[in-house]
Amino acid sequence: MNSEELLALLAAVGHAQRLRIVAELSEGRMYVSELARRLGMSRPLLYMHLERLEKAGLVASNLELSPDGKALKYIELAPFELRLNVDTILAAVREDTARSSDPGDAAGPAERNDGTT
Amino acid sequence: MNSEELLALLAAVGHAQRLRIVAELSEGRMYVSELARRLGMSRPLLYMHLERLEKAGLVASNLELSPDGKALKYIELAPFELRLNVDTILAAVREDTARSSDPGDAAGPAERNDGTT
DNA sequence: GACACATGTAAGCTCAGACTGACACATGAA
DNA sequence: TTCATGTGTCAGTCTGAGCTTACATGTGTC
Repeated sequence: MNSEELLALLAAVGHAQRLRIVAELSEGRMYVSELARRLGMSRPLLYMHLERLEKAGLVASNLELSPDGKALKYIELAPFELRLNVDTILAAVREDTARSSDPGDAAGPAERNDGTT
Repeated sequence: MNSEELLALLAAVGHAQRLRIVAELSEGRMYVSELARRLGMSRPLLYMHLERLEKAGLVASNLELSPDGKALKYIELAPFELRLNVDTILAAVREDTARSSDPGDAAGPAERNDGTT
């Protein structure tokens, strides 16, 4: 995970409304309007937050049809786990600099696959 | 940890420059001007970021005198560890709502879907 | 005194993110 | 046909974080 991905994740979670969204969704999947009602927030705003959460991979959406025939967009929480400490950050930043400014690693073949730190 | 503290921590870390600051400081303590030089960022800007990091408890500062007699403000990384997942977020949000809207735990534990893993 | 190097802060600009209000469109029920 | 309830998106406003430039102040050295 490079710093860009790490930042996307942190930015996605790092907002009061989005914390509430995640907390609300922890009770189970629900569709957008229902979620907006529960949280007391406008749909356009909720859409924006959901978009961020979805881009970061924290939620998944699925469009379904209710028995009434109405289209309902169900939002579901995706499991995630990030251990946030100095090592995680250091690894992310190192991954950037290795790619952008110092691609030729002096010692040995530059296998980007190994990772495993 | 309530959501405010959680957000402060996430916001503190959730910025590219601050990730770089943390990464740089992982090599050891150093004073502000030196750090600014290494990161290629202006001191006022670095001050702002350091202030955020310090408020979140991620770094600590200490004003010292060099052998020359110059005042040097040394910045040191504070150890931290946060497991970021649904449970952490849920706990933080619950702590808020419990304090603000539902101080008295009414009618028993009311654990809907604890699933304590 | 002039210079280099350090801390510390204030004023002001810019811009992305957060948010609101209003639209278009579809469906089932009255 | 009208209403209620969905989805989906756009235009526009506004606030605050991020950033720069510029200061004031202190020290040791030339």
